[in-house]
Amino acid sequence: MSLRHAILVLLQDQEASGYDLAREFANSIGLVWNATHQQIYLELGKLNDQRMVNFRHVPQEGKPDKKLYSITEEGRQELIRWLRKPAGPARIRDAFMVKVAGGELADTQTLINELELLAKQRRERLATFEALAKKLDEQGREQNLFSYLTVRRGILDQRAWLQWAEEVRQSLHTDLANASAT
Amino acid sequence: MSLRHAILVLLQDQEASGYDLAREFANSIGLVWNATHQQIYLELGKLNDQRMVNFRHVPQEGKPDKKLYSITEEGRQELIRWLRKPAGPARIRDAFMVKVAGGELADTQTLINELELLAKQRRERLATFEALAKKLDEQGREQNLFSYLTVRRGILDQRAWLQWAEEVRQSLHTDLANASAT
DNA sequence: GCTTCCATGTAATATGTTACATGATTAA
DNA sequence: TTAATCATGTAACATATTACATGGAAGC
Repeated sequence: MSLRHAILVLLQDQEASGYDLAREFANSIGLVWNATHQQIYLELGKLNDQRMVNFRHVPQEGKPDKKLYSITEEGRQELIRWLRKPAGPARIRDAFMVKVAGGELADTQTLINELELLAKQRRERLATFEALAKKLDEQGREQNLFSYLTVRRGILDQRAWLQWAEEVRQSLHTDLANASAT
Repeated sequence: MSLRHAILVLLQDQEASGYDLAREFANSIGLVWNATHQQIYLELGKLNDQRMVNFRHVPQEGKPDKKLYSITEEGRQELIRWLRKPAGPARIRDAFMVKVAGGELADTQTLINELELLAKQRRERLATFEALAKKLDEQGREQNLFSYLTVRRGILDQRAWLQWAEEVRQSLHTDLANASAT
């Protein structure tokens, strides 16, 4: 289980609310580990019970109060312990790819539409990551080495996916043309 | 939930035992969806209850008997229904990437070792996929279009990862050199 | 003698998802 | 007025992991 470790990694940089973390899981870090707010609030509760994080209440005007969590020394120790152990294999659940594999039974046009939608999302992500990489690079890579490498992974991943999507797009269009010619 | 759909996709090609499926999940299809044998046997049980698959006993000599499952017409219908619905977003749990993101607290040498291990696995996979792609290509891409596209995804994914790994390797070695120079 | 492959499963536990619940503020 | 953003949570349910269990055959 390493949702807790992903959270601890994020809290290492700065204190954050559950809501903040959920946003980060939906964006940057979400590329490598994802979690919904429900999971995050639950895990923050457990981490707090085990004194790996603590929080302070921050009342706000016009907005609901929030709890800002910070990592504790125990949390940091736990993180270091975990970092020393070999990481388990990456797990993925990519439903779209399962659809492609089962493409014979699928409607080609439906597949193309989904592909375009996903490609759009990937292009947006790519732009975000590229901007971030540029910023980190200007600030000096060495200072942000691990953030930089993480973002680079995001960039290379999006590019590879988009390149593949282009191949698929062409194949599916050819497929459509053949089908209508029949 | 689409473990069932991943299984149905695999059974579309040919009948298979739970054990066969587990192997496929560990290899080819495992790149996009993974599952352990426990999950698979459970799901096959449920699919059988719902008449989406059926099986025949195959006694073997020197080896335990096996159950060969096939997809039924109901199973095929369920698969078609699912293929029409938009796929959920891909979910990933990549512990190694979480480690990289938290790299400041990690031991650089440990990271390098893990990186090399993962790179080795990726290179092996790449070779497997490239061989498969070549074979499919020779048989005629159009005949195996969806298998071909799935394999291409595998290839591009491995290459992108390995390219990234090379960047990381160089950065980490520089990092080590700087640390020892201090 | 030890490990790996074949082949199937159950049980206990841990994780993750979906649905439900609240409520003010701001922008379209 | 409809939706989105901010912010937190609980409960029910579904899915996934880990540990346990069995046992012959083949290879080192």
